[in-house]
Amino acid sequence: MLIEAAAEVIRTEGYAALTARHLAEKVGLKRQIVHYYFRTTEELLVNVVRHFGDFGLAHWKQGLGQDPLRAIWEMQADSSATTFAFMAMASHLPLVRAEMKHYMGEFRKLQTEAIAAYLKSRGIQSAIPPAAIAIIIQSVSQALGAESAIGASQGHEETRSVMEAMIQSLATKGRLQ
Amino acid sequence: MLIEAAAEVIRTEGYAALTARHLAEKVGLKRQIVHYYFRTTEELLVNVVRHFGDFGLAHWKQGLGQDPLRAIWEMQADSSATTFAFMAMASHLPLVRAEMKHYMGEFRKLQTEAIAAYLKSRGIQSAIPPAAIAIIIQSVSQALGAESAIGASQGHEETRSVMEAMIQSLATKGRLQ
DNA sequence: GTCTATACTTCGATAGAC
DNA sequence: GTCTATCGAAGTATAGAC
Repeated sequence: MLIEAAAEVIRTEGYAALTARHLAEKVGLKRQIVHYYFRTTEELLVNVVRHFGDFGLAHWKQGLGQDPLRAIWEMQADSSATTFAFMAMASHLPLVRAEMKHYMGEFRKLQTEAIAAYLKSRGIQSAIPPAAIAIIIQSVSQALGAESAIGASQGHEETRSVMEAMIQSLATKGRLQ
Repeated sequence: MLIEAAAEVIRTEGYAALTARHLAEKVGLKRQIVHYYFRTTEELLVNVVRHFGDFGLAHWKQGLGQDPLRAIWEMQADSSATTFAFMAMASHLPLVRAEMKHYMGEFRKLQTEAIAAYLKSRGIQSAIPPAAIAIIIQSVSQALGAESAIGASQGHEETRSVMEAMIQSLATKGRLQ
């Protein structure tokens, strides 16, 4: 319950707002309870990352199967926001960074393998390495999400069109265009 | 001096670490001095964004001229980190968000115009709208930077190769490949 | 497992001397 | 413009009762 609430706070208010007091309020308990379960705040954060990392891995494991290119491209906005917030934390908290590095590696591995299998199953010889495909699609998807979150969506429509054409092209011809 | 120091703190330690105390320490003064110049912390943050926004705009204005595609692609790591940290702040602080939205719009406009002019000067009819080119190149560049910052660089080499080929292709043929 | 009580630190912000 | 002094609020964390 604490972990779920913590992730919610991080995603919606930023990790600067994640304090024992605020968190306990969310679950209707006293703030000391946080220290009962997690001695320090960083320990809590590490567990939050682990929880969502494991959840995300399980989720991707089945979600990537059908059409990994689209699955990465259409990553849910709140997943994207959570990842963004976690990255921001990871930049400054060593223990969180180590966890994020681990999960990012696993995600990328899953994505890469799924794309490779997908292309192979369609009999496509791709000119672009699967890992690069994963990174490019995910990068643009997340950037659009992050910009939208602050209300800046200049050029987004055109970009979406280009990316969808690119995905279509990759899925049928194995190259960008 | 305070604004410069504040940006430094935000970039290297995260905006959660930006307190009057910490900031004053950096410039060798007492913490109350921060409130003398900026009544509230958010007011300080807004000014930090404005300072770097204006600086960035001036910088891009001349930096984009020669070869805007490469200029966006090779955005300095610390500029990228600053932007990332500012975006994280903007997600949760309304006044900062408004500023970031403004500057993002201006940046994008500059980039788009520079790319359009660049392609035109080379006599290239681009199949991809300049705004989409800007977004895609910048998205991947920043994502690679963010991932590198936490030590995850799986697939980065391949991605760099693909992107450089893509940039080359856009600059010579106006399409992705 | 959750509470009360407590200690100590740090934070934002203001008032007023120089 | 920078300092000292001060406030109340919020932060982390621990100890101990139930």
